[in-house]
Amino acid sequence: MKLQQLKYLLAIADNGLNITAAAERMYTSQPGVSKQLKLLEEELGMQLFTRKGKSLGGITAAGHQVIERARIIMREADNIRSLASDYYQEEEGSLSIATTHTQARYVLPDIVAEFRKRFPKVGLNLHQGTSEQIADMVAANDIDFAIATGSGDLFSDLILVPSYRWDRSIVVPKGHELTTIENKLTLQDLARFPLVTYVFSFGGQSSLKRAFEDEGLEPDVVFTARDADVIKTYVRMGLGVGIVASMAADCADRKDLQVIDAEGLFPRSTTWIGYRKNTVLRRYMVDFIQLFASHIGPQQLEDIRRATSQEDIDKLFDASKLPVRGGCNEGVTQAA
Amino acid sequence: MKLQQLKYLLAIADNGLNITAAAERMYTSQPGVSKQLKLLEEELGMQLFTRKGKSLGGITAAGHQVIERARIIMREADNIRSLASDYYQEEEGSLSIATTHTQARYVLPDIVAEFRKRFPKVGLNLHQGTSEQIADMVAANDIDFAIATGSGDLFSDLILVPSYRWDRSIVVPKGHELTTIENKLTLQDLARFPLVTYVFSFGGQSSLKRAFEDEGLEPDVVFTARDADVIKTYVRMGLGVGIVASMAADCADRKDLQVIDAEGLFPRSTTWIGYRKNTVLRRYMVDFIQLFASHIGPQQLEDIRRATSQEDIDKLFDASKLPVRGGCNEGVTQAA
DNA sequence: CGCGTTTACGTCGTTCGTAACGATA
DNA sequence: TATCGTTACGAACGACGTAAACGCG
Repeated sequence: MKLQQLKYLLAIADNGLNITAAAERMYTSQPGVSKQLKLLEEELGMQLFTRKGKSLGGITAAGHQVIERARIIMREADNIRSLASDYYQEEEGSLSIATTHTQARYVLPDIVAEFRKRFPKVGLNLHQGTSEQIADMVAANDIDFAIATGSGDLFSDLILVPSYRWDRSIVVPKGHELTTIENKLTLQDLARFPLVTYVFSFGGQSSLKRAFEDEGLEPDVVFTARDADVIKTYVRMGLGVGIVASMAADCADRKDLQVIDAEGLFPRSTTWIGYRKNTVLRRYMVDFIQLFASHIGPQQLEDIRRATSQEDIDKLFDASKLPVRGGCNEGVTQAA
Repeated sequence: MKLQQLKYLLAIADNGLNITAAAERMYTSQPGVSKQLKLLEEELGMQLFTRKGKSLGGITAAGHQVIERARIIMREADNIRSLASDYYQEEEGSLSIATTHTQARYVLPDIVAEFRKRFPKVGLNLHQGTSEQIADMVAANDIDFAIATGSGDLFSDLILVPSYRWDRSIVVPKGHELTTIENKLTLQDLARFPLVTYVFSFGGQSSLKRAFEDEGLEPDVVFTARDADVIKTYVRMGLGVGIVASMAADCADRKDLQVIDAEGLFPRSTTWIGYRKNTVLRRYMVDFIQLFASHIGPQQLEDIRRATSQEDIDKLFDASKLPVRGGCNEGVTQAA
């Protein structure tokens, strides 16, 4: 059994049981991969794949088990390489991050800029997608960090580090009726208007909807979008009142939009950064986490490393002590 | 990085940093091992060992981390091989068991006999030792199963499967004063005599001593031994009253000793069988567990596999439902 | 006949063991 | 000088790539 054989095995399994595709992905010849698979099966004395004629038809029951173990082996081999690169003080490498629009557009730019300054030689890959797409990317093993908000149900094999909390902001065209309300803005006020807001990922927070329902209100959501820019566009068109993450209400918008801080109207959301369990974090990865989750220090990461379950980790972080991230601080109308 | 290099690395680490010894253990030449270590260090770009002149002086901090990962890799590689052998319906292999005297002498013989009948081609290695010695053998990785009684503190990296419970028996020379007591035997009765019993492993059950103390009694232990045979020998000599595991009071002893069942006098002890976490159990290993712990079926093992902590496992087994193992059933005087 | 896999074979790099050398206590 | 590790070198092995054959739709 060779590491290379296990690598090929995984490549085949991850490329639709197509040996040719696997070979291309490994930058090697197809017969080589084919032969190594055969040698591995020979050595183990078992079929790892079922054959349809000459092609591979499926994975045998035992094959699944072997693949599972092989993944662990390759992961630990990667970990050893990470340890080595880090030890050698190398600050080269790559960092692939999958995240949602809000983070990519409004939160990460500053962080990425700082990160690039510190680690100019680290190649950064940002991938934007919905929670489901992020989960797929995580499953495909192409991702170092996933950043998202809300439930971690889709990400059971990641360590989720709660990073910051945020509130929502109401955006309306300048001079909108809502801006004339003198008292604290209420959900009742909001419910009188057509609303434009996010389409939430499956399984994600209907926390917004629930907030209305808890007060016996039926919000009139006339449009949902995946990102705040689209929402703001429609708000500008007068389609309705926008509800966006506060981070998305940036100063540039204040020219033609009025932003009302909705802190307290809706429950706060928590955004986390997640990485695969049992992986060694390169030094620059640790730095990135600290940039993103400013309350995390070496001690916290050590505590996380020791934790045995996600619940343990959540317990480590008193939600009320997480940093709260807002948007632009100029010209915000306070709801409270 | 090759599996072989990692294997050599571990061999060096496990042989006192002596490359020559490691090479012998691996049945290969010393220069080969030396070279592979060098190649590995070269590839990783780091020193895994500190050098004292030409000899290896110690393991670097990073080296420890790499070794830890390498162990995982080798363990999973072994697991893959186990899966394969099992899949191929091979019933060859070897099974190394470390256990205490009581188990080896009184409990395992029947089980081993049955096991050998079922799996004549599996090589059996039994190693007897104290709890500490067993823990050492476990740490040295030479052992498939550890069998012992009481606290699992020494065995934190094993899965401990509670297997059966047992009571103690009192052994005295025939016609001893204790045998003339008509009522149920009490601790008070026992405390009147000099006692001969086990020397308990460090951290192990002083449950016997505690039983006396709980009644405000100070037992007069005149002799402690590591095994029941020695105890019985001294009982025969009239040195005192023996307290042994009921399994150790076998029929052959009844010729010249009187055995009094002490069920209820002392708390029941639980004996477990343990195997290393994250290891695949060969089919014959599963069978052995089932022979030893008769209440364990495939479903139980599946439940155990799924459990994430030892507490989870302990919860799976209602102690009151574990089988109770006694000794010889002929001519036992009931204490109750 | 196209797609994908296996077989065949020549080349090249790697591993291994023996033997000789070097360093350390 | 005994012990242990490294260097040197030739033989054997194994991996890889090209080319060709095979099987299946």
